[in-house]
Amino acid sequence: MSSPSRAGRPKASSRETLAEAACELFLERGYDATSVADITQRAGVSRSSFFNYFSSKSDVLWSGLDDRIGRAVDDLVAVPEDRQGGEVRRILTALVDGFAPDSLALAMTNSSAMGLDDELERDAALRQARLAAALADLAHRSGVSALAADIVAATWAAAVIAAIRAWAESGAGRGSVADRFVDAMSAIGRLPWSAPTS
Amino acid sequence: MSSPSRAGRPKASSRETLAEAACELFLERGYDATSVADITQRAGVSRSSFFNYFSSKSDVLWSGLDDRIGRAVDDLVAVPEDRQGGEVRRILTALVDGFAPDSLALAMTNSSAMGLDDELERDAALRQARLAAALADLAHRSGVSALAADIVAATWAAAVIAAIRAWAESGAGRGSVADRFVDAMSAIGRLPWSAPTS
DNA sequence: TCAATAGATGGATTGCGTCTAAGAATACTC
DNA sequence: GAGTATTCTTAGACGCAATCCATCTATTGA
Repeated sequence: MSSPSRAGRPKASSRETLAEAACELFLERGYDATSVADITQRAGVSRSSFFNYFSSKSDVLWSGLDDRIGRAVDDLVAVPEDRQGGEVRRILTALVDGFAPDSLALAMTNSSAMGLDDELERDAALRQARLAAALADLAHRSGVSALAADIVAATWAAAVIAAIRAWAESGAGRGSVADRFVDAMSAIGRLPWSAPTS
Repeated sequence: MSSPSRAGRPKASSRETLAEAACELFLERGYDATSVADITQRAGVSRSSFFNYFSSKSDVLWSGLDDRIGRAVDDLVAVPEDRQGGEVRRILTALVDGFAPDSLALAMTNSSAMGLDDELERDAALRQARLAAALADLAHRSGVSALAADIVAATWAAAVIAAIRAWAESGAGRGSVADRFVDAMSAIGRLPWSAPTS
């Protein structure tokens, strides 16, 4: 990305150092009981520096996924209106492909120990919504009504997030997120969509 | 609910008074630029009292929907596993039936003026997720896999939120939220679910 | 008159996230 | 080497949301 030796003061603390300290504390005391000051103190840096690496406390857990969602959103807005069929699947597959977030998986599997159940649910919903918004915009540009676009986009976005959750809860060892996403996509075709209607 | 004249000091400020003051200020200065202190000052009460009526600043806009979602969640957990087909539709229809949230509709139609675009998206996602969690739990109890349950639940929850959004954006005058929800439910049956798969 | 109840209030506290001015460590140039 | 631009760190202050508590005020009913 950047030259190994550029001008200026070298970075003293890395994202990894901070994330590691944060996860330790989350496990020890729980998420809410851990302040940003606690994290930076353990990492040996000042509180101010934390926000040079993460935009918020929860970002420690979610930055990996946020980067991937950001790229997917960029890709989605660039899709031409007439060719969204295969493109969406390709972009979402690229999103999950090779994804293995240490911090997030740790948090998901230890969510109750970290007192994170509510927090994770909340934060996951935000990511799902961000992805869904981009998907809905694409569907809407393709001529789908706003109402239908919101709904179908929510389904696809949920497939991504549900795949990550299923992967994390299965131990994060067996299979990849991409495998789970394939399961999710095939599940969409088999679901009883008429159930609530009947 | 409570007797019209019970013991104790009567309420000096109502939710409506506070909500009205809040919406005025949101329109004048924007949501972020309006502090809770500003709202209570205009309403003529102390800042402390605000949290006797609303649990948070955004709750001013969402308390109406939150109440309805809360009731729907209660109903959903009480549904027996073997009879979820018609029950889900009934409960979700009851959720939207007669819903006409002044504050929320105002905020949605004036979201850009209030500087609320991001905020509304965020908050709507949280409500959608709360509803989706209850729906997924029910589906899961009925034998659907966790992965598939998350996905189908997200679709139904999105139908509710999308119906509200569509209703608000159409001027909030023509038709009811329930009408839009009927549209949403029928849209689910007509959507090209195989699109991302092909 | 006197409790009991329900609400209102001021004030303190915690913690997040933002911002700014100052300082420290590095590379590049002469 | 001396100076300079660049990049990062840091201390400190700020505004605000939200919680908590002790105290005060208004009402009902005995």
